[in-house]
Amino acid sequence: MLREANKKKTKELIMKNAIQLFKQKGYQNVTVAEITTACGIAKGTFFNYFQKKEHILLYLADSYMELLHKIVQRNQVGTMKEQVLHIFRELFSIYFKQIDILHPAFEETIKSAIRSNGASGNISKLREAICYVLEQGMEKKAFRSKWKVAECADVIVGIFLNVLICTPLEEEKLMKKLAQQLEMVWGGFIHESTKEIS
Amino acid sequence: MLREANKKKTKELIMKNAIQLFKQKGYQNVTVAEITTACGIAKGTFFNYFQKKEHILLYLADSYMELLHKIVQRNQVGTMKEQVLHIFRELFSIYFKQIDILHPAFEETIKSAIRSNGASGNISKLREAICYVLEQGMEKKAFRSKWKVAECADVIVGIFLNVLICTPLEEEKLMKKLAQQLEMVWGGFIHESTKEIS
DNA sequence: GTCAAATAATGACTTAGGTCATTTTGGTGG
DNA sequence: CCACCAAAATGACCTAAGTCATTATTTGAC
Repeated sequence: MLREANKKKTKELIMKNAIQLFKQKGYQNVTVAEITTACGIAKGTFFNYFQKKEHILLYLADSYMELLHKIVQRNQVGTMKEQVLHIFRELFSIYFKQIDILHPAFEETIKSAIRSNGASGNISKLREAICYVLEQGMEKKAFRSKWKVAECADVIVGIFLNVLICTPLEEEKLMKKLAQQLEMVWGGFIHESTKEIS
Repeated sequence: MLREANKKKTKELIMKNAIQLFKQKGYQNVTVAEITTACGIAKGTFFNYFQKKEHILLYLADSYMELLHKIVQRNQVGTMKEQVLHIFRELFSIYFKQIDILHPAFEETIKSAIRSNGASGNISKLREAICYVLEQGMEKKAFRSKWKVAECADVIVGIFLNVLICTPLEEEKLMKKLAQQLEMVWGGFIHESTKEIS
């Protein structure tokens, strides 16, 4: 099937040139026409491969999220907290290497999550990865909780989103915040001696 | 100052007509030209008041967030958890009344938070409101925690964001999820009998 | 009231994303 | 090798956001 091969080649060609241009000029300053010219194809062809200009970012983010499986598999030592943190650390190290591209990609990822209500896309992949890690932990008796793993994963994803959305993008700061907030939810807010009053 | 008054009137005129059109046809299907025609002004005038079409959504979300102060003040009974939940319930009841408008507005709110790294905008207002509530609680000894209130507020905002981003938009489901996740972070993930192993 | 400076309104114009009818190309059967 | 069909490429075209030089309005000073 020559056709299939060509399609794959063209898609990769578009991705390659697009990423290069995004790195040079920033996502917002690159037009679809520029990308296609760089590829030596017609503008319309771009839209045979990506419905919207932004979809190229989702596709990119997707390809990085594929790495999650490897990250999760490779990393099965330490406490649950450490394992979760490790996943985030690995994600960030990818993120920060290409921050000029992945920052707009993050925006698109969230937009897409909102539109699908988190039912699909990268954020749900992240949630699933965390679920998997926690489940492994429960099986190995390294983690026990009165809550379902899916519910714990939800809270952890929330922490991740909030930190990414609301923290200046410096790797160390992000990791510190994440580590602390994980610590907080692991042990809970309430100080032992507290008595809630009505 | 006639000039000031006119500006205010024009801005309100634009908002009023824009909201009405958004309700009728949905944000995406309303053009700036339509809005200005409805207002009886020139298209260019719109951009004297809002830098981009989307900014009208931010302004709208902003005006709703102003209500936070009232909500927080009016509601100083119950446990901290209940008070926080109450804030969310009030926000949602506003949100759901105008969901077709506020959904795109929420997207813009997040985008803007990402760009300012959470330093300004509606999400930081929400965080501050929660901080305020928790601080009140600490003063009244209704809430004690080994964590700083700002850190607790961060986690709570994370829960809020994740739930709004990733849950199908039904008021009851959202509130249930929020209530549960607040419960979780209040008490912590870990079951007493758990021992973390290395 | 008149004039000049500051501010606001205007709409023709530019730009870029996205569409689609048409053309070209790859694949298949005779 | 040709004929034919399905799928992919094409680029003229359309639409809508956003710009900006020009025009109109408000204001304050005299």
